[in-house]
Formats: sequence, C-alpha cells, structure tokens
Amino acid sequence: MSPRYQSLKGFRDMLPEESLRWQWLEGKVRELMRRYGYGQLRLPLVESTELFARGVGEGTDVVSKEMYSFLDKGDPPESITLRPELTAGAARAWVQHEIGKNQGLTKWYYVGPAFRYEQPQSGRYRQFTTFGVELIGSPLPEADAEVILAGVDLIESLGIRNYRLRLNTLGMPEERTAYRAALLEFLNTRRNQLSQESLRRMESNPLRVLDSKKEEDVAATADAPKILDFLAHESLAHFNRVQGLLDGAGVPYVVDHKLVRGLDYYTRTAFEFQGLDLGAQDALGGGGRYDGLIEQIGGPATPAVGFGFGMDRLMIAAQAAGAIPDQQADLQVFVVGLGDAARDWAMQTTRAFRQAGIAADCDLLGRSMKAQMREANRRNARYVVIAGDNELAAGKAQVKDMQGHDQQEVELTELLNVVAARKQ
RNA sequence: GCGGGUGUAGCUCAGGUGGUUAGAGCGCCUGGUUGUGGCCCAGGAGGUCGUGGGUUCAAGUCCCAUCACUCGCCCCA
Repeated sequence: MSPRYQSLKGFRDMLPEESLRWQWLEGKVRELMRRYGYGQLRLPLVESTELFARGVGEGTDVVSKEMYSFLDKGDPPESITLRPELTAGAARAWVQHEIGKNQGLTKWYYVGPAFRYEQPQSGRYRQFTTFGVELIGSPLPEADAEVILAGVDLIESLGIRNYRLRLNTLGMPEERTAYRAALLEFLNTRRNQLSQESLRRMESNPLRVLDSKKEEDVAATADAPKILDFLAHESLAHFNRVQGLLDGAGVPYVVDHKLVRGLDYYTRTAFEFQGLDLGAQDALGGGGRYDGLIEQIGGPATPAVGFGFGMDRLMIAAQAAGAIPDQQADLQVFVVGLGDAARDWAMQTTRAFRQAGIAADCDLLGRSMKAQMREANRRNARYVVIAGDNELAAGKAQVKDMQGHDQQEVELTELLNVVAARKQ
C-alpha cells in the first residue's frame, strides 16, 4: 500500500490508456500548427539560470521561488535550471541561431514539459506540459490577432465550449510605469481595505493587486484607475485594432482591465483563456506581446507575440466536454497454437502477421487454450487463428471471427491473405 | 510557504458508541467444456487496515506525530 518508491510530489506517470488520450491531444495541436504554418521547435529541458532570471524577471514568483535550479559538476560549477516556461528558451534559440537575419517573420511552436516547484493541486503539477507558439518579428496587431485566433481554434477543435477569452493591454514600459505610479497612489488611499498579501504585493508588483481573488481586494480596487487612460495614441490604436480584428473574426471576448500576467516580459496585448469547468487553476492558456524580451536577453530589438497553453488543463477541459474519443489499441489477430510444434508455428505466424502490418499477438505465458481465448477476447481481437499439430501437418488452420461465431478452415499458405482481405 | 479534507484487497468502497478468523462489488486466476472467448455457475489467490509511537486486558476503530494523496490560498499553464 505504501511502496518503497513513489513518484515525487507533483510528478505523475502516464499509463498506456492515458497516453492514448495524450496522443489524440498532441495530434490536434500538430494539425492546428500545420494549418497555421508554424514549425516545431524542440528545446533543451535545461537552460542557464541566468536566462530565466533575465528573461522572465527577477521579481516574478516563478523566478524568485519556483525554479528547480542546481549547480552542475563544472569547474567552476554553473547554475542551471529546469525550464519553468519555454518562451525564454525559444527567444534564446532565436538569438543564438540568428534567425532574424534569414527571415522577416518567425513562426514557431513547441510542446513539452516545464517544471515549477509549487504546491500541487487540481490542474497544477510540478511537471506540466505546455504548448506554445512564438510569432517573432512583427509589431503589428495582426500578429496579436493571429496568435489569439490560433488559440481560439485550438480550444474549439478540442470540443471545449465553456471558456472565456479575456483581453487587456499592459502598455509599453513607459506607459506602465506611469500607470503603476498612479495605481500605487490609489492603493495607498485604500491601504486599510486591502488584504495582507496585497499590501505585500504593492511593494513587489502593484499591478497584481488587481488580480487578487480576495473579496476585500476586489471591492477595494473596483474603481481603481485604468491603464487605458495612460496609453499613448499608438498603444491605444494597437489595442483597438486587435479588438477590431477579433470582432471581424466573430470571436467573443471580454476586455478585462484587471487581467495582469505574472511574467515581466509582456508589453501591450495580454490575454487569457479561462476554462469555466476547471477548478481554481482555471487558465487554459494565456499570452501576449513581449516586444522587449529578445533585446533583454542580448538580441536585436525585435517585437514578438505568443501564448502558452497548459496541456494538462486542456486535457481536463476536453474530457469534461466529452470530446475525447474512446480509443482502444485493438488487436486484429490472436494466434493460438496447441502442442509443442504448434507453439513454434504460432510465434512465427504472429511475426508474419506483424510484418504484414497486422496487429497480432500470441500467448507468452504457456496458458491453456481457454485462457488464451479469454485473452483474445479481452484484447478485443477481431480474429483468432487456431491450429494444433495435426492440422499443421495437414497444412491448415482455423480462422475464427470473434464478432460472430463462424469459423473456417484455411490453408496455411492463404492465412495472411484471408485475414488481410477480411480485416476491413 | 499557509489552511481544509482523505488514507481499509489491483480498482471503487462498507466496516454506529474499541471486543475473538477484516468484508462487498468490479478486476484477476482455476474449473464447469481431455481444442474454442463473451453470459452463467462453482472455487481460489490477494490486505503489516499509509507509517511510527501512545492509551487499553483488547485499536481498522481513541490520542499524538509523521508521510502521501487531494482541495483551496498564493501563483500560474
């Protein structure tokens, strides 16, 4: 009941039945990306700690307390980190390979695990799988819209209906600085209404006070200043254009001035897909524009937009929507050999089926015929091929159709043809 | 890091106020058919009652600790 070794807290095993669902989900993602023209990126699981500190932001929770960082065996040792998100690594790869010199616009996507040291709960794990896109090189609102639309199409293709798209703009750094000052001033007048945590947040990242789920904070910030009032024409026009493009595509969304994303690199557009069937961890995915990130990590000033989706949460939501088809790894043929010679024949015949592209299996436990038939039934085998030593001597075998009851005698030389012909 | 809930067979769960060999359903194995599955019938295997300590003549049941899982806060995917 309590095995000596267990998977670590927040880390999970995917057994074959569940893997089938993941293959389905990953297939949907790949197909979506094929249609959108994004190329797949496969990145290292580990990067230098410095990359995340600079890219994601020192002050963020992710960097300050959630990273799996450790020293390697180098001399001197280097601090390396299990990636807590993939955007920083993607940006690093883009800079490292000087992609910008070869193409005006880069369209990349990735699917893979990320790691954060957090208290696990529903929809939150220490190892989780993310799907993300990075659209690098375009400053235009059309780029923001394409990324958001890809997210909408993904969610729709997974049968998830019960979700909400929240949209906001965080402005450019100067605008945000001005807004932060005004917000801080406002929050100071409400100090006695705010929660302890929000008072602490005022020091580190005042915008995040807006994001609090605590009732007192929600009430206290109801008439807080809005960032919209601090935007210059360009940022405002950008935001309006993004909305116009979404309207034109017939995509419903809500503008939420309290939407604040936790990572420092966002500029202007920020969005989040909120799953309404999920628990407290209800962000299916989110993203936005990060025009400063690439420069921040030492590359040329380059605009970019992207999103990250939580594959684990998409899985939960798709299952809740009943969208995941039942899949069984059905066997087509089970071969039963009765007798010593026939057992050899069964193995050879099974392999012949397999080499012909037919899913086949035979007994590996030395079990009785009855038990083998049970196994064939359990595995949902369409046909069972049966032969004993005498039949083999006569060059024949029985082919039984497990869906009906009929059984026919077949020449051994015809076995493959008969089963192959009937398999569809 | 902080709170709440739960830990009995592979799985889902029963086991008022402590009392002798800890149960069910499903699953698994064998047989009923000396070479034929599903249904049915019969039998069987499988549990240090999460772990450690304590109270008691006696603990699955009460107390303490601990671990794991789970939900929420925080944060985010």
